[in-house]
Amino acid sequence: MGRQPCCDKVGLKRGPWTIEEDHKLMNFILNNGIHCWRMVPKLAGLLRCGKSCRLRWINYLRPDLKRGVLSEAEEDQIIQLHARLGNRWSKIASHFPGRTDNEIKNHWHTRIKKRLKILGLDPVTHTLVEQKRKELCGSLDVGLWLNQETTNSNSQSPSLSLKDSPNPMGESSSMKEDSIQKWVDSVDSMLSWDGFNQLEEELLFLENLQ
DNA sequence: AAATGTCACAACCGCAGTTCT
DNA sequence: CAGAACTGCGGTTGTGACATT
Repeated sequence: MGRQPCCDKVGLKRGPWTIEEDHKLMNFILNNGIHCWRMVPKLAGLLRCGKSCRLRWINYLRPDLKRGVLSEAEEDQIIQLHARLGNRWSKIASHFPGRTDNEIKNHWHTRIKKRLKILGLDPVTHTLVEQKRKELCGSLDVGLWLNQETTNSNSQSPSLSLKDSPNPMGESSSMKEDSIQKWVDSVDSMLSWDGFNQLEEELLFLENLQ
């Protein structure tokens, strides 16, 4: 019943492909096309399993492959797609003709994840991590304080902490903290790569509310 | 110059969904 | 319809190249 096994794995070669193996596989597929991966290694004279041949062809030998490093624009697009699709690398790769899912997956793990971490974003959820959230709260305090400084023409020395700072607007510090927390939460819920670039606009929006 | 650490990428493994007998 | 094989996908590992100590 059923079909024959894909490969018995006995006597099959593993590890990196040699140039001769590449030539054999490429010549066979270019001359015959792909009908059944299980038969490919036998007919091409390779001691590999069909799965290995398929992977080698898709990730390395395909003539339409686009080699070379991904551009920053491509990286940004990957981040946006990842925020939408998650780890569905093949879906993400389908937006980049000539790129493979393996290539994009590798690039994500080696470069983009680091880039996001540096910016204080969680690579999985694409939201701000706690430390960055605190940093931004701190910078927001400075922004609010400087704004107050300009509106009141007051020459007091600025304070970096909202809790410790005077309150010239007559608003309780807990209320202000609450509004900041709401802002941070709203950023968390909407933040994507684009969203991070909109932080300045969010700050202006908050300032206008006062 | 040697040892060690880090990075980038190719390849393998296991699983799930699909196809075939 | 059941069960086995096939295919494709995502996670993980292995390894060579390069950088740092």
